[in-house]
Amino acid sequence: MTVTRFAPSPTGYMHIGNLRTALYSYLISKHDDGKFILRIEDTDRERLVEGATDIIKSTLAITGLGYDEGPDVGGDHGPYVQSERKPIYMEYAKKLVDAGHAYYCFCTKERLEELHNEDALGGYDRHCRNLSKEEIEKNLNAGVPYVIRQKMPLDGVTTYYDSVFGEISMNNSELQDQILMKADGYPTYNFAHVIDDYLMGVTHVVRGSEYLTSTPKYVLLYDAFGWERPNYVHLPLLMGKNADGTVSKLSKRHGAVSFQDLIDDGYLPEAIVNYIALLGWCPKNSESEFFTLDELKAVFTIDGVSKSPAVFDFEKLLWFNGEYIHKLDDEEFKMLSARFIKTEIPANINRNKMLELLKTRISKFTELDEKMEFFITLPEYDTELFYNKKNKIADLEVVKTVLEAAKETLCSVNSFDNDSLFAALMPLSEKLGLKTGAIMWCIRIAVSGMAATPGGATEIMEVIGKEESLARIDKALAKL
RNA sequence: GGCUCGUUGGUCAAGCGGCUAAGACAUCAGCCUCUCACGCUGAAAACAUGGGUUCGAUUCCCGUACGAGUCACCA
Repeated sequence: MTVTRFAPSPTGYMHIGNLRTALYSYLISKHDDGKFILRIEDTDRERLVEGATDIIKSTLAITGLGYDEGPDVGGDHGPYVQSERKPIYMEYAKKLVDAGHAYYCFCTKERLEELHNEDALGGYDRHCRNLSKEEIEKNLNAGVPYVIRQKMPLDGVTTYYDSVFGEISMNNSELQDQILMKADGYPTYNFAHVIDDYLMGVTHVVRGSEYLTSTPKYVLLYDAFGWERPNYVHLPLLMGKNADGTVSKLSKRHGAVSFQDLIDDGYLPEAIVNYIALLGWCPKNSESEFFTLDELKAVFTIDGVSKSPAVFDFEKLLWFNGEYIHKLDDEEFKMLSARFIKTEIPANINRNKMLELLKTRISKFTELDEKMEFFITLPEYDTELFYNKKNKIADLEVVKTVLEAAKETLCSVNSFDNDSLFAALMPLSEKLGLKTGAIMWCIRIAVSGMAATPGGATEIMEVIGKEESLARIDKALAKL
């Protein structure tokens, strides 16, 4: 059975690249009806951020990435929070020491810093690699702080196979004797994730490609324990475009890059998921780019994952979001809008009708307030606006005639809905010898004060009501 | 700097030795229309580079350039 996991550190917000890793990891297991595990990697006690785990959980819940095992869900391989598994790691580390694959290191931080100063990229000099048994015992008994390091082979080559990148080989001489257990008794990521992945039965390790070159060290750990290596699936990085045109790893300076930022900015979770699914992965022979999570489960395969980094394109996300919003049914749209509309809406406004007009004309919910403004207050505008080449309106006297006739007609219209209004106004066209477009243009400008509006003249009047419509026409007349 | 990986239009990308090199976003033009949006139609726009291999390379190999990642008691 395919078992994957998402193993974030609770160090802050849910980065969009992280979410994509979670998505792919989820999809890989679910494509095979496998299991998806959530594991919290909180071994760095200094970087812990309170509430971060809740953000992770709620993001997975909102996006629909349900996990079969994890904290608060349980499972046969718990606990699923690394800090609660602390004793396990030391036990395995000692096994490694006994087997000669790891060793105690008593070097002080100061000494390591000095090493660093001499050669910034040199790494550890393996000073404690060959301490005598007696010396180790002595230090241990004296309570000298220690770490446990992995004993790397000094020569040879380590090779592993990655499902996306293929065969990766590293000279063992490149590998540092990395720290497995820290002085505070907690394991490092390098050690903990290997132990946990093995113990939890993870078959596919899915993570960002920043781990591509450290994986040989992990593979060596599996080998040392005599465990079967998992499948590795390294994902291409997500990049952001910088102001100067260059790209770099997607980060805060590229804008809203946490899931919560995007939600707050008016994006729909479905649209976000759909878009990031396509960033670094492409379906085999598919004509559509639209996928629900269930559809993704069905079509997602590792061989569609790309090797090259992908630039996060807010424009395209915005387009996706617009498409998702337009497809919402009216009730849903109204509900979701309510969360974003900050403007007080006066009684004369037909809220439902207004939202209907806006729905197909926004790409994200935060555009709502600005776009609805003119319904509520007539903007200041210049009579210049009435001129219109296409409708051959080059004379304000014509506008005046139209508005006066419209006013008269509108006074006697009782049901101010789009169809009635349109029916009532149509005859003016013949009466005044003008095209419908010309009539409506004049009215729309008068009633909106804007060159471009969501909806036409009659729709706008339906939204703002009879009294306000007539008042706005009067105001226009006064300008002419 | 060493090591590892990558490189198809502005962006996401298909392609897996022979094609007029798909498609989507963005851009531009036209149509539709009560303005806008939607929709429809069309346009412009790409195989980083030099060598091989081959009858034939975007596709395979090597070099170069460029980019990214990594070299922590962070993950």
